[in-house]
Amino acid sequence: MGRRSDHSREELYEMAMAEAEAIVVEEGWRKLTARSLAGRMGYSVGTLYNLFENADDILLHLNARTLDNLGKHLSEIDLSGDPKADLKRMLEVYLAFISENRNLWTVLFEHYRSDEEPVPEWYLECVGQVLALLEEALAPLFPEGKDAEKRRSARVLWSGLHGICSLAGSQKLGILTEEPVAALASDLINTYLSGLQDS
Amino acid sequence: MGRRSDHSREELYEMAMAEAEAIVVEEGWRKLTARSLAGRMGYSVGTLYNLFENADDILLHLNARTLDNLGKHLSEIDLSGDPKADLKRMLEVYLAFISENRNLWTVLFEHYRSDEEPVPEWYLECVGQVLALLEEALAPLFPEGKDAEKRRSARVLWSGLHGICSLAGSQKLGILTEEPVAALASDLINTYLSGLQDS
DNA sequence: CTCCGTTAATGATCGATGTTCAATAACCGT
DNA sequence: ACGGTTATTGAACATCGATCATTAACGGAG
Repeated sequence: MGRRSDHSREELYEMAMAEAEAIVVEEGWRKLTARSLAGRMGYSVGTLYNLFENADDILLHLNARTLDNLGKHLSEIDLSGDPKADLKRMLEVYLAFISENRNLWTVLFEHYRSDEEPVPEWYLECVGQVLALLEEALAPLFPEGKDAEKRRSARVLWSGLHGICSLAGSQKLGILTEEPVAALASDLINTYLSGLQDS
Repeated sequence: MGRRSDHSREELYEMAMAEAEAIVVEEGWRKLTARSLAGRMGYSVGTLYNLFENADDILLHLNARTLDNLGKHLSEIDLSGDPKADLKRMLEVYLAFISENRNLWTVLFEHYRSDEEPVPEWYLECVGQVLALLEEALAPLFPEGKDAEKRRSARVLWSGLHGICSLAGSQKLGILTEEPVAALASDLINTYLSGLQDS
């Protein structure tokens, strides 16, 4: 079979992302293979390799989509100006999001690309958008001009939450239920922010 | 070929771990396959599956070995009783260890088993040993009877460091050089411990 | 020593994966 | 109507984890 042009390149991309998301949600990300995805799209594997560099690339795009989605949820929060309260609210949204999208979020934790080539710029911007929201909530704690410190704190908190959810989610901390995750995350925010207010 | 008994079961296990470690150090953990490992051991793949449940199991044992190794390094530190100073010293050892064993540590970050069956008990004890060292350093900050809070703080710090090193190491934080990793980790410890001293 | 049940070791084999690329056929400007 | 361009295909290749009937060394019993 030759050229079909049933869908534009953009439509194909959207189909691929939608079906990839569906596969991950329904069956977990290990079931997301070139053949399974192409099959659900009604196209062949070759077409996939026309859209994406390789299998890693597909997961990277999917992760960017998930991050974007989280960003939308987080940006709907209107900040009160009290960093502790605002960050706790963001934590709630964050935990709710990764709970409602467990399989999609698992990809973010468990997918590492081969470190030969660097993470592309557009992906880092997706992370940056979420970090920017954190910085905004932290802003009242930092005087004008202390942007570097603010950036750093946002990254520490983001990485910390990531670590907690990653280790706890993979049962590598000796934790059984889900409640302790919230407790650990809440403690991180509480204590870290208390520490910020001192110095 | 039939039974050889050139090596006891324990010798085979030790050979497997040593060669697995060598492969990971020299070529990265994606090159650690059943065939490559069996080849270097001078045995066949079948023998490997006699020693380990599956490929995941091999990586799990290797990770336990790496954790044990880190534990040895950390336990050589004699604590001063000043939590902040002690934890900073532990951070130095920790960062030096994962820097000198980058490829082995990468397995800890990037290897997730299929979550069908739980992480075995003996592995959680390996993590527990490291966490115990953290708790010991934190002890002066907690009055007698506040063991639960101490446990929680140790886990928050461990997870936090894990998250920072994981995200930074995989270039997912928009960080270029290596220095910022130490800066972020140091900031986490500093600020979190300051927060502990308040409340 | 001989015999034979037990057990370690093998490697061909299976199914599934990512990836490639020559062949094909629809598209579109001339 | 033609032909160059381009999208699409899917068979083919290499490699992976995993299995299991086969083989042969071991070691206790007689």
